[in-house]
Amino acid sequence: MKELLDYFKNLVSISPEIENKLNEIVKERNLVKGEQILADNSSKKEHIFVVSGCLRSFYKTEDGKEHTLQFAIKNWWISDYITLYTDKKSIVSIESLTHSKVLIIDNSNVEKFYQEFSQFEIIQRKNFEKRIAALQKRILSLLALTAAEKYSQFIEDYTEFEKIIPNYQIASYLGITPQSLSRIRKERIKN
Amino acid sequence: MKELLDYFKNLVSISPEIENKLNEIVKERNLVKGEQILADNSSKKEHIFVVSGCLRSFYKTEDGKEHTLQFAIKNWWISDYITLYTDKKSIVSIESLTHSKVLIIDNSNVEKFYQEFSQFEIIQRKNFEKRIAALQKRILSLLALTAAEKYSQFIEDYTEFEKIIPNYQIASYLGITPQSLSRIRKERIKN
DNA sequence: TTAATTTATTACCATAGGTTCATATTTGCT
DNA sequence: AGCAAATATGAACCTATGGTAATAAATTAA
Repeated sequence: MKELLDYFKNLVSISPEIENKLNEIVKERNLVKGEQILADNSSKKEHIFVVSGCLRSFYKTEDGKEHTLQFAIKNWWISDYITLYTDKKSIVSIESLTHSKVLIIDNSNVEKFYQEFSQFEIIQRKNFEKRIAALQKRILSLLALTAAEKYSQFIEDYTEFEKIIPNYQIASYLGITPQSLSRIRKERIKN
Repeated sequence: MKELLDYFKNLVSISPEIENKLNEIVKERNLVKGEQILADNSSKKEHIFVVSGCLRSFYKTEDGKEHTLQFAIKNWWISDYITLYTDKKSIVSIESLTHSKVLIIDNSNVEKFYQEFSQFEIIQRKNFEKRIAALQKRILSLLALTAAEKYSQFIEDYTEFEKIIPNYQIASYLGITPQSLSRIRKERIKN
């Protein structure tokens, strides 16, 4: 909880009143490695804030292939935005890659929270702006780059992640197979 | 201008004061087919609202290949989010696919507008929520679908666009070549 | 209406990356 | 430490899609 307060305090001043309200609506949860927090086909509308550890949101196709949407570490938000913000049924799962600690806020509470403390509209709007730019950038990469280029960019942009995340999941984030990533990594060592 | 007011009035009540302010900051512009509104390497931070016609945001690689980020018709917003919301230099261009009419608002004015009329924070936040869900969905498609599947989904989701947009630009949106799209379309007719 | 230009299709070959299957290597557990 | 499970690499082959180039069709301009 303290961590989320610190996160917010970096952005806006927090009154005792707000702090109380936050305490009311935030649920703390510890996750073991591999634990799933949000299963596909659940329709829970939840915002997840990572306190420690690393989480991943992903989509599993019928034939069992996984596609990673997002990784998140300390101070990142991770959620299934399709469930949160559309009426479509969820197809996304979120799991913990390490032992992690997260804070969970139900979306209905978030909505109420906005109404009571309008300054959080601003925080969230700015948060969304950055996220939209990041998503747009990711789409550009998926459209324009080769597998090797996507990997290089990933390494550059997500240095902190590289050590924590298994390669086969990085591959699934880049939209390639683990075997292909292996080939690419081999090439990189040569050059 | 009326069109933007109508758009907003669907979401929130508009006072004469707000209407005046909007009139001040909104620039109207007519575009002919093929006209570029935002060139890559400009760093203009602008929000574009489409009144009529159709626009496209895209990225051009050094070897001249184009990758389409977004199409927008009546009542859609289109912008270069990387320029708007990060410090990175722009690599995205926006052009008109038809004769179009757009409204342009400079981002500095938008920021001021938020401050004066906080209810627009809410509108924008909700607008962003939908956009994020849509972007996440697009990433899923790019990761998980074959070229043929991506095309089918496009046709389904963007029926209105299909008639306006040339196939080679649809291809560039799907991340495939026009030739490849041609093959796919031929297959579809057979089945 | 005709010529010029842009867009779409077709065909044929090339290749990045997928598939399959086997083998290392690493990690976690007791 | 030693075994099992998870992850990574490797090699051989395959396929979806890209590249190139030529032609056809459609759109635009004159």
